[in-house]
Amino acid sequence: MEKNLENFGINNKDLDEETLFVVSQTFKALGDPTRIRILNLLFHNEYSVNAIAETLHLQQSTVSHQLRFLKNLRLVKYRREGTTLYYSHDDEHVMNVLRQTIEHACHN
Amino acid sequence: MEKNLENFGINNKDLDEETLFVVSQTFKALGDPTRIRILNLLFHNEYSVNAIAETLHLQQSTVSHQLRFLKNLRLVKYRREGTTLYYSHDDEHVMNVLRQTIEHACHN
DNA sequence: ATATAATATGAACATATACTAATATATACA
DNA sequence: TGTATATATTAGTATATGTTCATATTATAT
Repeated sequence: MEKNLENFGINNKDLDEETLFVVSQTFKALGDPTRIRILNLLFHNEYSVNAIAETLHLQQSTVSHQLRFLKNLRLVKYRREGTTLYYSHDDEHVMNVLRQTIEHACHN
Repeated sequence: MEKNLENFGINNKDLDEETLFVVSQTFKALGDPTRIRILNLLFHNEYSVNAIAETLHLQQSTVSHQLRFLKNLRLVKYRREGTTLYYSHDDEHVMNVLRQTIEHACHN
C-alpha cells in the first residue's frame, strides 16, 4: 500500500490567487535594478525626487515613474515640504528581504 | 556648518553592478506567479516535470521553460531516474525569502 | 497675475517576458 | 532497430516593462 503523499508536507496546497498576486507584485518591484537602487538609497534617509535622480544619475522622469510604482505597492511614502517631496521607505518587511538578499549576494 | 550626511548611514554607497544584477535576477525569478507556484510546490518534496505540470495545471512546455530559468539561477536542481527528472529546490536563502513573503502576504 | 522650481503624467518606442505549438532529444525496453 | 515515455528546445506571438521626451500640474514667491 502506498503512503498517501497528499498530507506529507504542512503546506502542499496551491496558493490562492490574491496571495499569488501580492507576492509576485512585491518581488516584481524588487526585480528591477533601478528600483533596487532607489530602495537601497532610501534605506537610511529620506530623499527628494531630484536628489534621488542626481545621486543615482537617473532622469527625473524615470525616478518619478518608479516612485509611483513603489508607492502604489506601499513600498515608499512621502512628505511634502513646499514644492519638494521627500520619499522614504514604507515597508519594513520588504526592506529586510532586500537587505538580506543584497548581503547574501555580496558574500559570494 | 552643515553636518556631513555622506557618513550618516552605514551603507549609503551605490551597489556594484554585479550585486545589482544578481539581486535583481533573483527577485525577477520570484516575480512571476508561475515560478512562485512551482517553487512553492517544491518546498517540501521533489517532483517530476509532468507531476508539476499536472498538479499546477500547466503545460509541460511551460514548466520545462520555467525550470530552465530557475536552474540557470541555481534555484532548483534535479536528479534523473530513467527518463524522469525529479526537480527540487536548491537555494535555502531564496526559499526562506519566499516563505517569509508568502506568510507576510497571507497574514494581511 | 506671473514666474520659477519641483514633481507628475502621457505618449511613443524598444526590449523583455511568458506562453503555446510543433519538433527534437534522450532514455528505456521489446 | 524500433517504439514509447519524459523532457527539452525552437520559433512565433502577444503582452508587459522601462526609459525618454515633451508637457502638465502643483506650490511658492515676487
